[in-house]
Amino acid sequence: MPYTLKDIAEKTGVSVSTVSRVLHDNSQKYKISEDTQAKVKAVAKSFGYRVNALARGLRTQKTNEIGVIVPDISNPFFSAVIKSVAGELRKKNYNFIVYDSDEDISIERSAIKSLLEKHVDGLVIASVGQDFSHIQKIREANIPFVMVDRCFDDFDADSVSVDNVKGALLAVNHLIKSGHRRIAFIQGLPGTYANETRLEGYKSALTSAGISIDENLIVGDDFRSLNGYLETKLLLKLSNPPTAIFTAGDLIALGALEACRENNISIPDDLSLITFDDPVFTTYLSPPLSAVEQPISKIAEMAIAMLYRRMKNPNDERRKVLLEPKLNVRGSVANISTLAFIPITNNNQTGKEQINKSGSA
Amino acid sequence: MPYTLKDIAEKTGVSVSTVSRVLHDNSQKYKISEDTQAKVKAVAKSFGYRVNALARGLRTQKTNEIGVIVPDISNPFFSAVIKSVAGELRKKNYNFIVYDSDEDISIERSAIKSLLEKHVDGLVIASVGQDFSHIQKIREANIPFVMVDRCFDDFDADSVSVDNVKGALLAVNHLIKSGHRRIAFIQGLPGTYANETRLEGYKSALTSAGISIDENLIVGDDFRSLNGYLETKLLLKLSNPPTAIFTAGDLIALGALEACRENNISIPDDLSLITFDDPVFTTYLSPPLSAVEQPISKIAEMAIAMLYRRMKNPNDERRKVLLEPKLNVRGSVANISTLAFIPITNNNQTGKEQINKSGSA
DNA sequence: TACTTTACTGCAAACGTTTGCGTTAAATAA
DNA sequence: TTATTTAACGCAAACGTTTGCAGTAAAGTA
Repeated sequence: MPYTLKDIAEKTGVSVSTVSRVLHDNSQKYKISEDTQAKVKAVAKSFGYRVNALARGLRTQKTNEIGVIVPDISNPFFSAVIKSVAGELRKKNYNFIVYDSDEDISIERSAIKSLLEKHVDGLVIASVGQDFSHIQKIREANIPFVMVDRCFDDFDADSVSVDNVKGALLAVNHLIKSGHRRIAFIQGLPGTYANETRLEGYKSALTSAGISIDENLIVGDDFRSLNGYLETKLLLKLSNPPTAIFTAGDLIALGALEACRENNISIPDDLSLITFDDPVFTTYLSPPLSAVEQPISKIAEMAIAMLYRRMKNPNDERRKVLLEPKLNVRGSVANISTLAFIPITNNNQTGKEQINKSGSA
Repeated sequence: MPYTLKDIAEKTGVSVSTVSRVLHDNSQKYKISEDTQAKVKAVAKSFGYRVNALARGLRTQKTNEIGVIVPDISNPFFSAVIKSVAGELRKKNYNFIVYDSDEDISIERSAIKSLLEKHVDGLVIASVGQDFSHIQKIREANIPFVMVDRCFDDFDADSVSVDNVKGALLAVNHLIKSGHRRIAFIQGLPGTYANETRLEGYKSALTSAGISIDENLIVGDDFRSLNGYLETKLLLKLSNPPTAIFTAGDLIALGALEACRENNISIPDDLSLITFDDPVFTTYLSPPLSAVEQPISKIAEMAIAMLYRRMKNPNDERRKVLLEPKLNVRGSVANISTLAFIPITNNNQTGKEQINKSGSA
């Protein structure tokens, strides 16, 4: 039973329309007198009037809300994306609604359903799956959307992500230059865009270096830390174990670290480790983790910018944008090219090959 | 221009009411014949009908949505809380809308305004501020809410948080037992519930141990990592620096670690460190960080449970619930009680004093 | 036969806005 | 004076639902 325009109208003796116009900045367009404006505003204030967004949305067919769906809100990468998106949207006076699909496509499906029912004005999606039939529905519903981080090669949609292939190339090439030849890759969820592209970069780096691909060194099946933990344990059991591991995501790397710690494997002395993603705490790890950094705030800004264009011009050509990754060389990769044992401190010499190309492609 | 009940009604030749009843499980109550049911459902499916949540909410005065407001979505603690809350709500078929107030009370204020305008059915708030006038408005609007993590002593509201005083006591007592007497406290945002209660625990631990409180050792002013970094640098400059630091939150601890690394201060040999909060990566830090863990999923479950009770019984007595913290002793605190230098491995002896009382109070 | 129940469906109001159009009275123009 | 503009506001429809209340025809009961 909040106060409504009608209540204010009755109290002030003007019509509902007039109250509406006063309260929502159409006073000059409809030339409402200063007198009534003051009267209406006073009553509205004393009533603590708040517009009913449902009624307004119903009438105007516009909600001023953007829906955001991510696979895992507790993943530092996605929470950083959300944070940036939130900032961008706030600037433009949009609200947003976040859904966590929990890496589950059926939850993602129902999240999309909910958001469409709510009639959001736009959608930002980091999709979990290999299947995009539910994404199609968004297009059919005629609501603008943009995909981030995870997109589909064979689905024509606005999307923005880091250049995963290049990122993986940077990481694996760094390992190769440091003398590694047996390099394992712990995957994320197979079939997802992020995973397949990173895998592609991994393979491509190896083959260009003339290293044959050993399928036994490509393991794992999701982006969580437990996956990294288990697969690392298994890799260490191999008769001919890898000298380096490249993990597809930060949580996987954490799991790998845990496994190493438990097995008394010292990084980088016994095993080198490098990972995709570069959350805030990598530098505090022991040792600081070498990692491929994604330009998170650029991704968010670009996503919102593209969403805006799409909202303005629904029929523009659709674009897939790739942003440049950056390799941060720290202390978790040993140079084994010349000697078996090299003091850790020497490692910093490789710091000079740090690559820093930021900017968009 | 999505399809509406009216479209379906026209296509099938029945009334809008009938369509509504068929499509939303009131068929048996209104005894709709199997025939019409089938007909309506078929057409609805072929149209890809989706209910308009705005219209429904307007009509029923119920949105099935819960609003959630946190100060910083990228803080691992809060993203974990959100994740748990999301799971709980999903079980009960509620949707939820997250807002990030960015530790800014004016954003928090406008978030509350938005959520009230949207007519959410309930609210979960981790408030940033010292002021609760805007929270009062939620009560005036008569919508159920519960405060988590950060609540107000002098504001009677449902709330659930960890027992901060006890948590701080656990941490500081552990330091004291390890022989420390000069113990610094790097605060979070002064005036907030979390900070003041942790400060209280800190002081209380010192005084019970007969250690006088040195105001020079109580520093800092927010929960971010930069704060920890700066204050640690300053503490190290003191003519009589502390032997141990207790930080009010995980990000502060990260900042402290960074400062120590830069100054070549070895933890725990040169300085002991212990912190409130225990995010997933503490165990991978160098050294693994001793920390006070909050029962995050219990907090979330309890919050939602309380919210439910409040929604059922709006006039129940209000409760403030405190959950038990847990001290996780790891490797970042040195025992200096007997000797100046003790091998790190000895430290694990203190492991037996690990306290693990879970459950609610 | 007459009356009551039952199965099934429709009418229409209501939720709180926004907005095109119309209306009135005063001001201005011719 | 009359015609036209302008300032200020109200009417009423529309957005898409839900739901209490009627209403009708058939079936059951006495």
